[in-house]
Amino acid sequence: MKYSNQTRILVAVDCIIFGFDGSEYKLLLIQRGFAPEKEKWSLMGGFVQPKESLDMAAERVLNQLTGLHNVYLEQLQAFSSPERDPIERVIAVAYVALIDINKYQKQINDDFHARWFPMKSLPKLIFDHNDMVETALQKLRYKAAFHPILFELLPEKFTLPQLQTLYEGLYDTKIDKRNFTKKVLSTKILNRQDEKDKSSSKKGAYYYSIDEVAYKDNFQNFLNFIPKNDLLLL
Amino acid sequence: MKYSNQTRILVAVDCIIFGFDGSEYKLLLIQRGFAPEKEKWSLMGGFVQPKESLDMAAERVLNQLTGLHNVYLEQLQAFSSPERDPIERVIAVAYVALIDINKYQKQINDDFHARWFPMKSLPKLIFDHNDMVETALQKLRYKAAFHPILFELLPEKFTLPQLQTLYEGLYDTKIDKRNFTKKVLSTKILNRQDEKDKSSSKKGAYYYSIDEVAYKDNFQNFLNFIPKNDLLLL
DNA sequence: TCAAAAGTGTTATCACTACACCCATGG
DNA sequence: CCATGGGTGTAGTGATAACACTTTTGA
Repeated sequence: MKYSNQTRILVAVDCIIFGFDGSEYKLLLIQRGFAPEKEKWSLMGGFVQPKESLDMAAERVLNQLTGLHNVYLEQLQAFSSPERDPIERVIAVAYVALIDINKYQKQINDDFHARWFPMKSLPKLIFDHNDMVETALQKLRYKAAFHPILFELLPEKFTLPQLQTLYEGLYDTKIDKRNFTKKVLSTKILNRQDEKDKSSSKKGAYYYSIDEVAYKDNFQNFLNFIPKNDLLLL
Repeated sequence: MKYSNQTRILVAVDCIIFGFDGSEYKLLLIQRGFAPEKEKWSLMGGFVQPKESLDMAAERVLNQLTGLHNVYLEQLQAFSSPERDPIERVIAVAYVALIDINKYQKQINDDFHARWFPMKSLPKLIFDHNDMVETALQKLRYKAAFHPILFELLPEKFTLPQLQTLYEGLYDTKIDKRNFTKKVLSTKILNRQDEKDKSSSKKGAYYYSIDEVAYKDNFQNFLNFIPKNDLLLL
């Protein structure tokens, strides 16, 4: 039995994949391999299959491109303008992924001609993908202010200066080093390692890792890193 | 031209319609008029038509039920489990609406047998509608802490005690009257009227209305009313 | 030995919390 | 005249913001 006299619609997922290379935010894009807009830059996407949920579809698509499993992946919102795809109506549900840029190996899937673009110089994307990216960035700014999600962009061990650059990059602002350290460490979310990273200074910066227990306890109740003056909320 | 070899899927919108009657939060539900689950309580919903966006579909559905236009209406998220509807696969995009409960006139559309239920005693709903409501409530708690959206539940003129009850109801907490007044008035979002509401006290409480300009300026940057101890974030 | 980045503490200001009495009025 | 709900101020505490010097070490 089916619902009668109703129009069925193509549904796709599109993944906005953010990375951070130590100094700036990047977005993973592909060169679309089929018409329309063949060869144009695009978000990685795919049609939802009959027996999969949107979450499953997004995971599948993300895995196809990056080879990664268990990455941070969250539904953003549905984009549904009837004319957004010129070929046929497609409702797209956008997903945001945060990945450690170093885990992405170019050779994993080169069919898509994927490339990381700096957020500050994105190409024009097909359809409404630029809007999706803009919406995703706003949501990331909003959410990261209160939830410790930016750690997803870093390797397991990272230094405080790296973390600070991450926050400063997202809000395009400068944070006082002493205040930043105090705030972050007060959450008890970080464990200092004995080891130091000497790649960017002679003295070396201590590595930290996430304390999984404290992380979960604090997830709903993290610090506000948004500079008071220019809150950019969703 | 069409995309070939892809499955098209039914897409619906479902509206989570919140109201506030002066002392408690309510949800507007309908008695479903068709199979499956005929006569069971349900969110108001409808299938997306070929030439309408999801936003348009949600507005249409909301208007059909309430007769209202220009109400606060926001996309919540898509629910997409392949088995959520036993008849046929349907991807549902949930929308949250906040309406002034007094503007809803029962007679506007009685075809749906709509009824306001107190949030504290909701019936079992069809499909995954209870999950949608729970998700919507969490998001409302989260968003209302930082954005002045609860005003949408009140008439144009309202008193501070009413507003306080609204916040206390949402977070199920007691707020000190003096601190609450101070916080709200410090936003400059409210204009005091000369008129008083004497319906609930002999002295009468001043009516306030929204200062549209200050409202827009402050929308992104409102106060945090979540009690520090039990932040319930999304 | 020095350049470059990492690490650390104190003070002032602001926001939040706790708390109690007077006011206005209809009955 | 009094019971009921409405309105208001202050002091203490905790969080945030501003600010500069010392440490380490590879080149």
